[in-house]
Amino acid sequence: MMNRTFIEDKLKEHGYKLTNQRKAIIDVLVEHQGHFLSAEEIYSKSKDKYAQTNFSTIYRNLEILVNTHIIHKTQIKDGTFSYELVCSEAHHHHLICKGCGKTENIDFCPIEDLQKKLGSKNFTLTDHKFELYGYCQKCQEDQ
Amino acid sequence: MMNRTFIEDKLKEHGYKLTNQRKAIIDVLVEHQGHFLSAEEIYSKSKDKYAQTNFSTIYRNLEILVNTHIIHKTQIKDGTFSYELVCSEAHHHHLICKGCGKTENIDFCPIEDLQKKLGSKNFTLTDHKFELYGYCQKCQEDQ
DNA sequence: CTTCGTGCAAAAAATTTGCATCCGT
DNA sequence: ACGGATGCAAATTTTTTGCACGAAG
Repeated sequence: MMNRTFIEDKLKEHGYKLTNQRKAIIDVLVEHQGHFLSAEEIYSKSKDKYAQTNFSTIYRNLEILVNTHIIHKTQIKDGTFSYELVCSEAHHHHLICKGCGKTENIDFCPIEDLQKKLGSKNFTLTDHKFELYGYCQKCQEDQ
Repeated sequence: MMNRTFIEDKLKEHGYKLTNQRKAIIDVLVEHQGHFLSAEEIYSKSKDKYAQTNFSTIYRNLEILVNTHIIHKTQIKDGTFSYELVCSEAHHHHLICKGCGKTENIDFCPIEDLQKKLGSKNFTLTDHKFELYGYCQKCQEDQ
């Protein structure tokens, strides 16, 4: 699930063409399932697969992938966005180390509990963000 | 709690001077407790109080206020940061309407539940973000 | 009077856009 | 062949920085 072929088909359904640049980007995202990548990282890793790839192409495609709900966009480090495949595994959230920036997945999700409490509110939830910041063992020792 | 005087004293403790620009910024933040403001909004509202205020001054002071834990910085809309007084009321999170951008406070916080489950992990939590996106009643009707 | 803060203008960093050309289908 | 996709360079947007001057304690 959420492998190359699945994503490529999904793009085709939406009328997008399969260019080499696009395939490279998808490959990179699939190979890093469950981890956030910055546009910068996606750019350089895509170039390794298909040298002729431009930064604007990366951004344009990331936007398409967000709009077709193939990837998720969030902001983990200050000032840049990070991207990750949707449902790459089960739905999960992240522990984010403020020292080294490493992220770790956690499968706890508070959203059902919340929905119980929210019940009556006239608000349709579509999306949520739950991110945990702190220091991993190594970074804490270094302090 | 978290009124002008409290904040000003806290800044003085840290050796910061009380300039008119700084007072204007603090006033703006206090008057909008419980709501996120962008740097842009803080800038223009501060100028209403004290005309001689510059954008770099805003950013420099917001950074100081973040470092002294007087305000919180997060990213609600794409591409810009939003700021809000810490503990302006009790600790809370937000419902954020993707239509009109309005935010609503909710007092549910999943962090204790999480800590139970996390227990054994070698990770020291310092901070967390829990943000809920969707559409408020009005924006949903408009669709 | 000393140190910290500010304004200004310019730089940086991240992302977006216009346009001519190229490539998938 | 057509329409979407790309590369390039330039523009935008948001935030940061250097430096000389001004104001707070």
